[in-house]
Amino acid sequence: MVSSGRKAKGSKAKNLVPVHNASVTSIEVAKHAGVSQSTVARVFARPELVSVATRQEVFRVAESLGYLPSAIAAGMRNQRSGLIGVVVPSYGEYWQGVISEFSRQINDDSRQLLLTTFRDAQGVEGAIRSISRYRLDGLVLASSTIGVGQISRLINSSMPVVAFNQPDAANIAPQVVVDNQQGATDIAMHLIECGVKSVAFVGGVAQASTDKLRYRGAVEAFSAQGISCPYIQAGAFNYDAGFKIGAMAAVGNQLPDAFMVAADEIAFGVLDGLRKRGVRVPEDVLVTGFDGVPQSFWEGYDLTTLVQPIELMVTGALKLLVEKNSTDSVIVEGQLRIGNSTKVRNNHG
Amino acid sequence: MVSSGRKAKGSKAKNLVPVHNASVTSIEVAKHAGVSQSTVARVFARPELVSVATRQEVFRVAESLGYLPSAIAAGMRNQRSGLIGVVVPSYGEYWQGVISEFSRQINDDSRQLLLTTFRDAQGVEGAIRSISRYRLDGLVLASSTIGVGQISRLINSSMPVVAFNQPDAANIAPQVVVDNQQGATDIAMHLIECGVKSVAFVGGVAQASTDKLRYRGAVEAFSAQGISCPYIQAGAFNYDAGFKIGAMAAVGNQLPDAFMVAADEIAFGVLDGLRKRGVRVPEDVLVTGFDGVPQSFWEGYDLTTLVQPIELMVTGALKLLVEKNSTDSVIVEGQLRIGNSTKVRNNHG
DNA sequence: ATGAAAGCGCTAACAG
DNA sequence: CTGTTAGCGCTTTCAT
Repeated sequence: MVSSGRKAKGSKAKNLVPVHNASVTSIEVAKHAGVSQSTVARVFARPELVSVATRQEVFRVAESLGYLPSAIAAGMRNQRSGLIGVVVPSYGEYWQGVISEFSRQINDDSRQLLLTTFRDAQGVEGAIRSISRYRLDGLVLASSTIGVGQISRLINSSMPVVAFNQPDAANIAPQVVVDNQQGATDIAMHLIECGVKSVAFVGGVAQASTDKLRYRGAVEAFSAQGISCPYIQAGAFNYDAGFKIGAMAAVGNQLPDAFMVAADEIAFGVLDGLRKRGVRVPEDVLVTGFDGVPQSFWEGYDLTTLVQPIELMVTGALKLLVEKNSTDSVIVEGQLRIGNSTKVRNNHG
Repeated sequence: MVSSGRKAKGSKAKNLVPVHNASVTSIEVAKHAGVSQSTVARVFARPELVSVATRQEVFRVAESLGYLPSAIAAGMRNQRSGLIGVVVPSYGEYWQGVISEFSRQINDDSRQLLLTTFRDAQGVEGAIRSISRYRLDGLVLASSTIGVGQISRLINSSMPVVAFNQPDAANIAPQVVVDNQQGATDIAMHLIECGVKSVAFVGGVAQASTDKLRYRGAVEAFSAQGISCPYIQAGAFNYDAGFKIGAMAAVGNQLPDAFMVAADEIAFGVLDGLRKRGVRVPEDVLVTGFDGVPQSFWEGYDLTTLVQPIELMVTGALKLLVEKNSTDSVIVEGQLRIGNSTKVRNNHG
């Protein structure tokens, strides 16, 4: 399992200059460049305040020595680290997109992402303690399963906090959410247009705030049409939980016209579970999701779903972190995406 | 799009104590506890050196003030930040698992994950510069598309670096990889046992080091059996690229017995592309993947693939970061997982 | 077992 | 435009 070793270094001497040698400080650069330490510091922090000649010389020396200013020392001095903490669940297709979007936008703003993922809500409080010691410029708490109590103690701290996709946080902290209820209504309206007469709503965990809102949006739209819409709990926001439902579920011993599922990943499981026992989608039953993860667009699923505008939501979250005074919520609209998992039913019954 | 505001605080006064107030320093705690600043510092850094009574009192005061020691100041003093940098591609099913495993193991060791994701290799060098300023305890470079040149300048820096899944780095930096060639051979042997007489290898990008090794493993196994195995380049390591291949590909105007695909995510596309035009898997053609991402196990794909032992690989990478002296590579074996995308062929031809 | 003091590398007045 | 200086909050000798 272990083998081979390192051999030759880079072939050209030029390449041997290290990208960064952390043991080189501004003092050393100053000596070599024949200027003061503060001039070196200024060259990197506020180059416009230094004459072009000096600036170039300092850059040259710094480059040759592998000097880069220490973000740790700067963070100490500035009382801000340049780090944004993001706390998200370990798994779930949805979160990968969120993480990479946060990463991109944070880096674009020349800051860095301190990421913590968690499997269950238990560890979240400790995780927050640990990362808050880094004097974060801001903290993003994601997931509808983080307790509101944990947030309320945080907002009193000196660090800006924003809740991401956690409707429960509405009156406690600044937050960014997709309009879950409206999105569910949009999907329900689409199903109504497809001509469904009975629907089963498949949720992940009934206590989750997103589940509640999505179910509420569904119920309100359907009940106005006299369509019943019982809630079935999958038990988790993942594929396996959905698969069990799809493979077994029959409401009152017969299939509903549609399964409206609270999250795409669960919906993939429902779809596969249904297909496993020979039920065709959309011929025999319609299926919808929520989130708009990449797989929704894959031919194998091609799911009707509500696409969350993640880029916009991340932008909003980072903006709320800066506008400390703002206590407003940002509620963005999702976009209905109609795939091949729904179609107008020929009501042959 | 913007609505509502924050209202009541927590209902119990007890909850109003902030988790952490960054403006409280050890000096303030010391005053309130009637001890010196260094005693407060010791209580948190080396509690065993302080009497139980003092320790408890300091903890009590600290808690009531919302004090937590600053990791930034400690990092400055200690010349180490407690941060591990991880640089990975933005997208790809495989990487989500890698990220969350790094997160878990790094946190378990009470350190923190500084994550940077990148879309194309161009930005990687700048990203590395940015994060190395945080005096990282170590840096993990992942992906077979990071240039070797970038790594070679890094290993000369003071910071421990390890390459993750980048076979090209073999003689340049400590690295952790799955045994790509052996894994490909394992898959090829399985296909041979299935009775295939012709195979098309679908790669992502021909220049990628993982592609090369996986193709080599395939070719060696197949050629020993007199089975040809042309290389088809999908052009990217993603679903869409695979879909195009699956939807169009016919080698010499007819299907091969099997598509051996270089990565699961591409394979999902190939599968869906084939199905789209009515080709059945595994009845008409066999398909295999590589990586063992979660979706491989989903019923809709149920892919024969080589599962990478990510937990083990991450453990190995973090260990290499500590053992600075070690220049060895860690090469782990993947595990063949046989799904429903392959079966023994009845050679009716 | 505790306190005093030095200093990690930077930034930002302030002075020249 | 550049140099001098005083900390940021912690850890760690070195005394006591």
